[in-house]
Parts: sequence; C-alpha cells; structure tokens
Amino acid sequence: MLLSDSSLNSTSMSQITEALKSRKTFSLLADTFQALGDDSRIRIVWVLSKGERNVGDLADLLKMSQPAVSHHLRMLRNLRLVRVRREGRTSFYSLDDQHINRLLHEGIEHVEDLLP
Amino acid sequence: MLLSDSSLNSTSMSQITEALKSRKTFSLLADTFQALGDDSRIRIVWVLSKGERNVGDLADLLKMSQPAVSHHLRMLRNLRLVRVRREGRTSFYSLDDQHINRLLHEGIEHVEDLLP
DNA sequence: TAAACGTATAAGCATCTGTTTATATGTTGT
DNA sequence: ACAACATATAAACAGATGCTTATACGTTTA
Repeated sequence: MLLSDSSLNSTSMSQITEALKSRKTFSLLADTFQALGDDSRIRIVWVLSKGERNVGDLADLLKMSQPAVSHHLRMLRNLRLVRVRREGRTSFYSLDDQHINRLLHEGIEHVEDLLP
Repeated sequence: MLLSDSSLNSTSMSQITEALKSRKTFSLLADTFQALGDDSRIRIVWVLSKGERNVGDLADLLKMSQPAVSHHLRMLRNLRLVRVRREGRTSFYSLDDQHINRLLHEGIEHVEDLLP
C-alpha cells in the first residue's frame, strides 16, 4: 500500500521520488556505459574523438563491415553519444558532446594505469 | 609476411606496436565500460561511491540476492574497479581509485543532461 | 528514369550475460 | 568440535547481444 497511507513513516515522499528518478537515471547510465562497453563501439568512439567521419571510412579504418558499423552507430545515436550530419548520400558522424570525450579519456587513463 | 620484410613500407614499426598497445587498451577499456554497463553493477558502484559496504548490506540496500551481489563484486574486483578488505567473516568493498568515481559522476552528468 | 552509390534495416544465428538455486569455503562463538 | 554466520563459487537456464547475409531506402549522376 505504497503512498496510500497518509501517516508518516520512514520513507518520505522526496525519498521515493528521488529513488524513482535514480532508477531511470541509473537505467540510462547503465545503457550508456554498456554502449561504450564493446570493443567495436569504443574503437568507433575513439576514432570519432579525433574528428568527424563518414560510415564507409569508419568501416575501412576499423576493418569492419559496413552494416556492422551502421548497426553500432545507430545504437550510439539512440543514446545521444554520437550525432549525424547528412550531406547528400553521405552521413558524417561525430561525438555528440564533450561528456563523451571526457568519459573516453577518463577510461583510457584508468586502464593505462593498469596495463604494464 | 608482417615484420619479415626489412624494407620500409607504409606501416612503421612504431605504428604497429602502437596499434597492438591500443588493441589491448581498448579491449580492457571495453571490459571496464561493460562492467559499469549493467543496472545492478552501476547501482553497486554508486552505493560504494558513498563509502565502504559489506556484501550483505549491499544486498539489502539494493534488494538483490547475496549470490548475485557477490557475483557482480567479483567481476568488478577482477577489473580493479573495487577492492575488498576482509575483517573476520565480513568483506568490506570500496571503489578502487578515484578514476572510478570520476567515471561514475561524468556519466551521471551526461545522463542528467538528457533526462527531462 | 535508370544505374550507381552510400547508408540503413531486417532476419537468422551462435555466443555471451545475469539470475536463481544449491552448495562450498572460511570464520566466530559456544 | 560443532553450529551459526558471512561470503564465495558452481551449474543451469532464459534472455540479450553482435555479427553476417541479404535487401531496402534515399541521393546523385548519366
């Protein structure tokens, strides 16, 4: 009978709404990290951190098939990690904001502390 | 015939070793992000960002089974995201270094920019 | 408008992941 | 030594994931 009893108990209203917000926040946060938690996608993000690229060039650079790259880009796009700029039949992708760049480089610093 | 021809070509030795280092770096980087890319684990990390906790308290706080928490902690431990301090039969976990805290909060900032 | 081009999407699949249930390991207290 | 306790590990299974192959979509050029 959550929220149906008007008497005060140990769980305040603000704590509940905060918990609900956190649920959504953490869910999106997990999705975001998961998107970065794939070898192919993190390499895509790394290339894009150097500057804008189109799909075909990404596929060539990373030696991946074009559909695979496109598939990953859609996922990154849905999570607002990358953005697309269309020019004719070519799609140019870039990192969506500086948060992504910082996440990437914070992660790189972390793993480089671990590697020999 | 990689590396067997002593003549210079377009791929220099330093580029090759750099690429090899990058491969391992990116592989570990992807594993690291993947470890954070799960709803249960990111919530564990979030609780630990507030301070040290033992396994049972984590399970209670996050309403997860003890084996599930233990399973996730092992993964986080293997990747050096958390560390453990044993005291009797109790294991206290905490974030391993400040990189993890920064990754967490950089991620939170990113998603809070997206959520309404 | 037809062909070429760059990209996006869909279906199918083998592999990976996270959970539960059950049990093992190690520690404390009697 | 034995029971209670805290945590760790293992096996098994449902669901998610990433790749390939095939095809569709939208744009440009002849």
